[in-house]
Amino acid sequence: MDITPVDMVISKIKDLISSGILRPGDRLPAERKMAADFGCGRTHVRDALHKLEFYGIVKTLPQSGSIINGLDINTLDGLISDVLNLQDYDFYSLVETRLVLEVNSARLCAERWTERDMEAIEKAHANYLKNFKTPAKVSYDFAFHRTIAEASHNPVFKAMLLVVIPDIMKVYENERICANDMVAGEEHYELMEAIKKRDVDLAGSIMHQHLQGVMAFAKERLEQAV
Amino acid sequence: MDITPVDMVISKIKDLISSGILRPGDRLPAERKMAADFGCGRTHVRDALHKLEFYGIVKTLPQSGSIINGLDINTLDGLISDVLNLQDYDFYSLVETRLVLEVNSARLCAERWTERDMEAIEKAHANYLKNFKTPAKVSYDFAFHRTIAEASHNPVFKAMLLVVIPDIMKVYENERICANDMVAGEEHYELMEAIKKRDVDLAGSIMHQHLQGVMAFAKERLEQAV
DNA sequence: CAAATTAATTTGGTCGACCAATACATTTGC
DNA sequence: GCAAATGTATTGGTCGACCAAATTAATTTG
Repeated sequence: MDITPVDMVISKIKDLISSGILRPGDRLPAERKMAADFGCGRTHVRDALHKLEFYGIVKTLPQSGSIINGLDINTLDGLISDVLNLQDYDFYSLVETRLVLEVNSARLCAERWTERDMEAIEKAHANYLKNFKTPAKVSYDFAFHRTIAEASHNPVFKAMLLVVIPDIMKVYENERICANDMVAGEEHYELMEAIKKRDVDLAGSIMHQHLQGVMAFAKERLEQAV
Repeated sequence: MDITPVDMVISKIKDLISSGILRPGDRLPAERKMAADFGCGRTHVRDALHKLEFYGIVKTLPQSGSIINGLDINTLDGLISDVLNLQDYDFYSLVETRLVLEVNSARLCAERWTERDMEAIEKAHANYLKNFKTPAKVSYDFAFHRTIAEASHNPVFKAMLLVVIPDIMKVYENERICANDMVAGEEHYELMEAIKKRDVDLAGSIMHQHLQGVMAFAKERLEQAV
C-alpha cells in the first residue's frame, strides 16, 4: 500500500463529511487548520483541495474558504471514494469505454465534418499508411483516431478519448501487441469513406467492427488475469 | 481573459514541445529552472506538472525529473491544448456526452447488476420520490443516476459521468431549471423495471428518452447563445 | 440607536528555504 | 585499466513565512 499524503487528506475530509461534522454546503476549515489537524503541511491540503475541486466536490473561493458542494451526503461520499481509487482503472473497462466513445465520435464526425476536417483525416490516414511498418505506427494509428474525434466537434468527447487512449496504448506497448496493421489500414480507409459519404450509421458500425480486435484482446486478458 | 499562472506554465511547456526544443520521451527541465525561465515560483510549475501528469502527458519521477510521454507530437500538442481549454466545455457538448455515457451505463447496468446494486438503486429511487419537492431534489436525481453508473461495473464510465454531471447540474442550478419531476419519477421507475428485467435495449432506450428533455434544453440554449 | 467607516483578523495565493533521495563525477582499491 | 566505493551536485518533496484580498469586529459619526 502506498498512500500518498494527498489521499490521506482527502480521506480525512471524507471522514469529516461521513461523520456528519461537515454537511454539504458548509465551509471547510481553513487550510492552515486542516494542515495542523491532519499533521501535515498546507501544501498537501491545497493539493487535495485542487483534486476535489476538479471533480466538482468543493469550490474554493479566494480569501474566503472552500465550500462543499450541495450534493446529498451519499453522493458526496461515493464521489470522494472514487477520487481516492481513481488509479485502478482496469484495462477492460478502459477498452469498453473507448469503444463507446469512439463509435459515437465517428457518428458525430460523419455528421459534422468540415472540409478542413476531411483534409486532416485524409492526411492522418496517409501518414499511417506511410509509417505502418515503423515503430511509431501506434502513434500514427492513435493520431488518425484523434483526428476523427477532433472532427466530431464535441470537445468533451475528444478530451475523454484522449484520457483513455494513452492508458490503452501503454498496455499495448508493454505487452508488445502486434495488431494486423494491414487490416487496420483497410478499416481506416472504409471508415474514412463512410464518413465522407456522411453515412452516420455505417461509420459507427465500421468503428465498432474496427475495435473488436482490441475488445477481444481485453476480454481474453481479463479472463487470464483471474 | 483570466489566464492563471498554471495555464501560463502549461502553455510555455507546450511551446517548448511545439517548437521542437523538447521531443516526446525527453526529460523536462528541472522545476527550478522552469520557474526561473518562466518568471514564477516553483509552486506554479509543480501545479502545472500535476495537471499534465493527471492527463498522462508527463510522468514525474521523484528526484529524477519529469519526462514527456512518448506520444507523437501532434497528439501531444492537441492534448495540451485541451488541458488548457478544459473550462470552456460548452453545455451542449457536455449534455451530448452525458447522453452517450448514460445510455451505455444503463445498458451495462441492466446486464451486470447484482442484488446489492439493485437494493441501492431501489433505495435511491425511493429517496428521490421522498424528496422531489425539496430544494435538494436535483441531488437525489443525480444520486439515482450515479447508482446506475455504479452498477454498470465500469469504473471508467462512472468516473467520466462524475466529471460531466456536476458541470451540467451547475447550469441547471444557475438558470433555475424546473424539470417536470413527476415525469422524471415515472421514467426513473420504468428504467428501474427495465433494468430489473435485464432488458438491455429497453433500459438503454428509456434512458435515452429520459434525457431528451435536457438535450432539448441544451439545443435551445445553444441557439439562443448564438 | 443605527448606519457608515475604519481597524484587526482570517483567508487563500505565492514564494523561497530546507530535506532526503537520486544521479553523476571523482577517487580509490585491486 | 577497470570496477567499486565515495563524495558532490542536482532533483523532486515538504514545509513555513510573507502577501494581498476578503471578512469580521470595533469604532466613529450622524
